[in-house]
Amino acid sequence: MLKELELNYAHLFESELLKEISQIAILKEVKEGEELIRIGQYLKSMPLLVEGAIKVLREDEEGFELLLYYLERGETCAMTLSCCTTNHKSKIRAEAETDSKLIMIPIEKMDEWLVNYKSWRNFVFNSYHERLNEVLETVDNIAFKKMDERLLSYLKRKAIHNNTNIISSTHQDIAYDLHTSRVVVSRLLKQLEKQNIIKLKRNHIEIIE
Amino acid sequence: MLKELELNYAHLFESELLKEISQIAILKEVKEGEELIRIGQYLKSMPLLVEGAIKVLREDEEGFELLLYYLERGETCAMTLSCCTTNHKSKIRAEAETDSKLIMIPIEKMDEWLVNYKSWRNFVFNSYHERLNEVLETVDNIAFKKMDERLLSYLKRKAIHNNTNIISSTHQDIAYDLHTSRVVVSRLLKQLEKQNIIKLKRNHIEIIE
DNA sequence: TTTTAAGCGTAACTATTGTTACGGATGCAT
DNA sequence: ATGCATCCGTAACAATAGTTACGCTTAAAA
Repeated sequence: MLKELELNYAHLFESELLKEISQIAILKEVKEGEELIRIGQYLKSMPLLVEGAIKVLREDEEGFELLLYYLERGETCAMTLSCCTTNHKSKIRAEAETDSKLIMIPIEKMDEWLVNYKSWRNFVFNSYHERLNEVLETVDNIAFKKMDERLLSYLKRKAIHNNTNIISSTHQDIAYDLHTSRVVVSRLLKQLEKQNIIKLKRNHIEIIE
Repeated sequence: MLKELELNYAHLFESELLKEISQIAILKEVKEGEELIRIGQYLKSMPLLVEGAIKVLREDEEGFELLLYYLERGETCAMTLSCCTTNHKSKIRAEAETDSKLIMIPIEKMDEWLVNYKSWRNFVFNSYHERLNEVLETVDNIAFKKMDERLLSYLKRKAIHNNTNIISSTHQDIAYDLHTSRVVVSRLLKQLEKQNIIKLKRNHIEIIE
């Protein structure tokens, strides 16, 4: 695990902290689609992502959902951090977007490291900053943009985080993430195809550069 | 200032920290409507609110805006914190909702206090937690609810933070905060009046209990 | 008092999004 | 190959939200 850590976090943490982490943390591997965090769950450890991508979603009482953001290697979930340190239930859902590897850090160490390692403080605050900004961008999207723009930026974001121009999703999948209906997605995708921005296939969508 | 501090933050901070704050911080008073933070501004100090209420808004490139949340006494703006510690430009706008008093803490102390005071760490993390959750509630509103619901919850929130059942806003003001048009607001307000939930007057709205 | 500007109500219309319904295409299981 | 379920395209319609336009009311300014 020390190797995984060094590969992704050496530029962020002192070697001493890296050693501490590797002594106490647990490596966790998850398959694509696997659920990592459920709404209402209490969280006891925070994840450092070393491989793959995690999608983080908001859900309302009726089970409708909305994609908030993706996590990439070298990042952690500030929401989890927030729930851990304040001992509140999770208000988001997280699942593996692709096969992923995570380093799980028990929450007890957090406070200690905050005191002892400046790099840890920086990391934690940067995480909050990044996550806040991502959520704000989500706000921008749903508040200021129309569905066609939202759809296109969704496809592009997804392409980046999956590292491919082929989006392997059904229209229904997309509709869930954007909180709209399948018919609307199909309609707007068709428009994008006519504008030569994407190509539609069964079960996947190709983004044209 | 020590008095103001003790009144609002004694239950949060050790007396030693209170003393430190009062030695270095500056008391700032703002009038209703005064702008505290502009988009793009670099921030050098973080505010502790001791009196009044601050409204925090998001703005897009075209100048459209959307209300994110209010700050109350005993709270700080995690966005500001975030921008301070990571030295990024502000991506939000803040203005006084009512006449307010703030204690401005220069950012240099932040890191030091994080190391030395557990109560400061708790305060900072609680602030992040609260602000994240407020933004998420805003996401819920715009993603999952229709304009009539949003309008009503806007009125109720505003009533709470202004501590009165009389909302002194024009329909246009409300339209800006919700990022919709004046006509839509007037239309929906009229509906609410017919349902006996509010009473409409010129320049203000009364919420019926 | 008269004038002016801001605030509000309403109608008529458009645009966007959501819903229902149905049929064809595709791929998988038997 | 046949049957079956999922996926997708499309039409028709409904609901919601945004736009334009205009006139009345009210408060403040001249």
